[in-house]
Amino acid sequence: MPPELAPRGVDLLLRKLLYHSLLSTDDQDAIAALPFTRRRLDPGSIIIREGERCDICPILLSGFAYRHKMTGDGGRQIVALKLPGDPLDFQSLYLGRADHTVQTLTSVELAIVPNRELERLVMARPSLARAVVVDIVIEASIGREWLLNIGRRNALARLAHLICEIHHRLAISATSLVESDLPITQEQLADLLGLTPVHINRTLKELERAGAIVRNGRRIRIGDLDRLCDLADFSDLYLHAHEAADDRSVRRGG
Amino acid sequence: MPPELAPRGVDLLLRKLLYHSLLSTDDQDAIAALPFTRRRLDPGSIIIREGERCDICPILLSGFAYRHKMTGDGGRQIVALKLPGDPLDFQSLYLGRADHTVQTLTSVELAIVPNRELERLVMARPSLARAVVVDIVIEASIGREWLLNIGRRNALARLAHLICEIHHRLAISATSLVESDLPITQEQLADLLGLTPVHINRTLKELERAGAIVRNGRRIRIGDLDRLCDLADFSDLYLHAHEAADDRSVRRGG
DNA sequence: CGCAGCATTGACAGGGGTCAATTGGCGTGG
DNA sequence: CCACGCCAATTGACCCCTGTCAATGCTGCG
Repeated sequence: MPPELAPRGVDLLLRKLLYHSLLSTDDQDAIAALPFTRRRLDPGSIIIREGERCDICPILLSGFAYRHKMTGDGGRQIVALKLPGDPLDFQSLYLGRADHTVQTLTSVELAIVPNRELERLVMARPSLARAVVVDIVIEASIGREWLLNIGRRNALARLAHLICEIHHRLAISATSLVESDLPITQEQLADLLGLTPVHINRTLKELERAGAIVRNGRRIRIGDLDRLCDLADFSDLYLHAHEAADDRSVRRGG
Repeated sequence: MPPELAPRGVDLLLRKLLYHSLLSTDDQDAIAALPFTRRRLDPGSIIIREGERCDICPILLSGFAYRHKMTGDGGRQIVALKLPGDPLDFQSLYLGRADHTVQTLTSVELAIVPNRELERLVMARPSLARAVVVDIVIEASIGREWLLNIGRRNALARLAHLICEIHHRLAISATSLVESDLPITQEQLADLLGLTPVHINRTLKELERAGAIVRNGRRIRIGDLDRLCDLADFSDLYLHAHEAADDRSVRRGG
């Protein structure tokens, strides 16, 4: 089992925040000292329900999760995908009622930190408060790219783009999963991309024919990343993956 | 000329922030004392360019603006619409490079606050820091609703939904504009909704036939708000318009 | 009064949706 | 170890919503 599947605690959160923000060892210790409870959940479990208040901050230690919304007539759209290491709902530190539902996609392991504790921490440490907001604005940036993706790209590019994004994001906080299969059904891909399951199926076949992905039964994996990025019109600017590094060079006067 | 078109300074920002957050008169004075320069811009002016750094915080005093992104082959998607009173880019307080372009839609008047000043303010006043982040997460929430709108609603509902949203948002910070015409071309509506100008035209005609909107030449205005909300499957939960009020009653123990 | 840009319209095409039947994978229980 | 059942995946036929292209009309402005 890769280390990401058996994390020591909120360390994964630490790793994710560190990737985007510069934190002192003191800050890092403060995060590592956060009290939390661990919980396992089955696929499809609802973690936060639309319209309700939420006073805990769940952090994804292993497995995938997502935010989704539904139209009045039952259409479902996944509006954010959460990977190992991702905090699931920093937003509830700032807003009372959830405007969407958060649900597990695979079986997951969570670290649950009380909002109260997290609030205490960010009140005391401005650099951590900043790291939390950086995580929030990067998620917003990803949402904007999804708008472009769903609004202006055809099914092939849309699907390729999503797979590229997952690959790049796993490379940040769950490196050992980068080469593994996607644990996502075609129906979930459809909800992620604003398409239908049937059309996802046709498009997966096309991506396979193009050599961009490899499939084996229900398993999907990247075959040729360059080809995939090419088909997807993919640029990783919106992931802001190198923000912290940029900051470092700026502060050095580079 | 309605008062929103001739504001006294950053007061509109104040009004917007106050709507969502509880601020002491002390905080309010601090905002009112922010140094800023005023600038007028023509329609189509670029305020922030994708990929560049930004060290100012523009606040929209009058007029409309938007964020947009483009695909490699020229497809354009507007990913956020900004109305009078809206801060245009709090995000640049937290991220180095803009992941999108910010541009004026109409002729606008801006109040430009140096990020440095804003940073000083929010460092000194946690309640203002919080108000800034609340604005950021509400914009993110709007983005998620747009994902649902573009991903899962047909052209008629999509367009109706956008018009409903503009109406509700104007009611927050630019009340005098609620009853006025929309200053948006059909091409811009297309970029907002992931459709083509031609189809926007057909859909506007359909909305008019349904009695939901009234058109006069290039002018569009709401005819029957209830009908429009109905066609749009609209619920205002995602605007978090009553957060502050909710908080108040919670703190009162209500 | 003429231009430029936006709006409108029609004909046509195609991407993606819908429906329905079939196949295949896989966990469960006998 | 096999049979069963369930759910995901696959496939084909068909259709419709929306895109595309191109011509024409309108409107505000210099």
